[in-house]
Formats: sequence, structure tokens, C-alpha cells
Amino acid sequence: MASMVRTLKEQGHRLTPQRQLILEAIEASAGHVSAESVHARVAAQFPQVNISTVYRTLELLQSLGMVTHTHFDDGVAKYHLASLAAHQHMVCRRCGDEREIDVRVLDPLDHHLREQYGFAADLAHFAIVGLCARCAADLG
Amino acid sequence: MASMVRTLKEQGHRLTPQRQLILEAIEASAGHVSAESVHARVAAQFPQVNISTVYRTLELLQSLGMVTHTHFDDGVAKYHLASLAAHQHMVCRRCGDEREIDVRVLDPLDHHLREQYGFAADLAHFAIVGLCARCAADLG
DNA sequence: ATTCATGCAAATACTTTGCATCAGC
DNA sequence: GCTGATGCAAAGTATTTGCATGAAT
Repeated sequence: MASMVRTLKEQGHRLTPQRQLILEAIEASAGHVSAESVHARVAAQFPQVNISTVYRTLELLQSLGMVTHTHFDDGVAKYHLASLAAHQHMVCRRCGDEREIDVRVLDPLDHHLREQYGFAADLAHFAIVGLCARCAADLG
Repeated sequence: MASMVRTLKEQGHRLTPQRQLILEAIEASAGHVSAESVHARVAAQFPQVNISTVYRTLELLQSLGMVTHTHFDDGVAKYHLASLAAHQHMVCRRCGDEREIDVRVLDPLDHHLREQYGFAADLAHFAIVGLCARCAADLG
């Protein structure tokens, strides 16, 4: 995160308390967070920080490649540090249970798309939706 | 689609012109369509059909398993016939180019998730986002 | 001092909901 | 006739934008 601050300034952007707070909030949540929950975390200490600043900062951090976002089933964008990009999630459509899996599972697919189509997939970009074992059992 | 009408009635739902039109619109678009474009198609002929009816019908068709939806990169839900579920899309983050691929590509992943976690993934639920060959070249 | 970032409020896009009326069964 | 489906309007949620003020450099 020291490096992030550096990157910001190197790219000619200003270092503001808001930006630091937002960055810290994303780190602290160690996972995927919506803009709203980032804002909630920040606003818990500094209520005057506006959610539009959160959105603008998230966009900036994305454009700098420091952060990425993922769409879960509800269509809401969830953000996480780009350095954590090497993970993927399975979300159960029925119970909402969420589980992390190793991206290496996706490697064969990645290679295939690359070789077949020259397509560099960002496979961590979306959560994998489906039915978890328990719910499948429940449904008979 | 005759079967769809049957399913509707068997499940105790009424057959209305709106529902038929919406179903036809989804079929006609032979792909993934947003609620808004379904509405646009229907409204072209019958302007009095309301978009809330489109949403309600799409939800119904989903609950009956006739239709599914997919989130593309913009977070907007795109609907398609469940019978067409056996396809997947790659979308280029940069140029927006969209390309269909065979889901069989996803079979190994599907098997892995099933065996490892008992998770029945709906792999066609999300488009695969990434960078297409041309854009990758453009960016050097 | 300059210029970019912020807060605020308003706008936008997508989707859902309450309610009275209407139509399928 | 009963009940579920529709249209309309309004609310809700997620996100974006214009603009004047304020802060980082």
C-alpha cells in the first residue's frame, strides 16, 4: 500500500486522505466489497466522505490497475485488490454461500482460450454461480 | 415454444398475449437480450405493454426454468432461452467485441468443481471477460 | 497560484412494488 | 365470478455527473 501511494503520485494524482482511507478499507476487507460497503467503512470514522468520492476513487484505482471488480449474481460490482486477483469464487444461487477456490483450476481453460482464440481471459472477473452440494441435496 | 405455453398452463399460470409476445421476442433475438430490448421489441408492435410486465414475465419464465440470465461486464442482466444455455461468450473488455464459444470448453472445469466440491456450476451464467487478440496487439 | 479532488445535490439507469383495473380461466 | 396479470406511477438501488468550494502540489 506504500507502493500504491507511490503509484498514485508517479501517475500525477494527488494523495488525499479520502484516497488513503478508501484504499485501506479495501485492504481491510480482504476480499470483495461493494462501493457501498467501502463507503460504510470509511464513513464510520469520517462521515463527511461522500459515496461519489468512493466511486470516483474506485474508478481511478481501477484505471491504475490497483483494483479490479467482479460482478456477483446480484449484478452489483464488488471490488478487490488486483494483487488478490489470483482467486475465484463459487457462489450458491440458492443459499448464497460463497467459497473461494484456487484459480489454478482455471488454467486449462485459460490456455485453451489463449491458444484457440488469442483471448486473454480475466477469469477472476466473475464469480461462478451454481448450486452447492448441500442445496443440491436439499432439492432432492 | 408450444411446449412453453403448455408449461405455463400446467404450472397454473395464465396465458396472456403479453407473455407470448415476450417469449417470442426472446426467441427472435436468438441470443442474450436485456429486459429493455425485450421491451423495445414488444413495444414496437404493442406500445401499451409496460416494461414492468416484461420484468415480471422474465422472472416468471426464469422460475419455470425456461429462461436464464447472464451478467455481462456492464452489470446489466441479459436473458436467453434456457435451451440455449449450452453456449458461452467471450467479451473483450476494450473493444466490446463479443464471441460465442462452445461450452464444451468448460466441461473439464465443470467436472472438477463437481468432484472436488459437489458444486453444480452454471458456467454459462456469466460471460468471460478479457482482452481479444486484436486489442492485445494494439496495446503492444 | 494552479489545478485537481471533494461534497453536495441532482440526474441517470435498471429494477421492483403498490394498487386499482382488467382479462383468462 | 374468482383470482391472477397488467398498466401506471412511484419508489428503490446502484452509479454517474455538474458545479462551486476546498485542498494538494
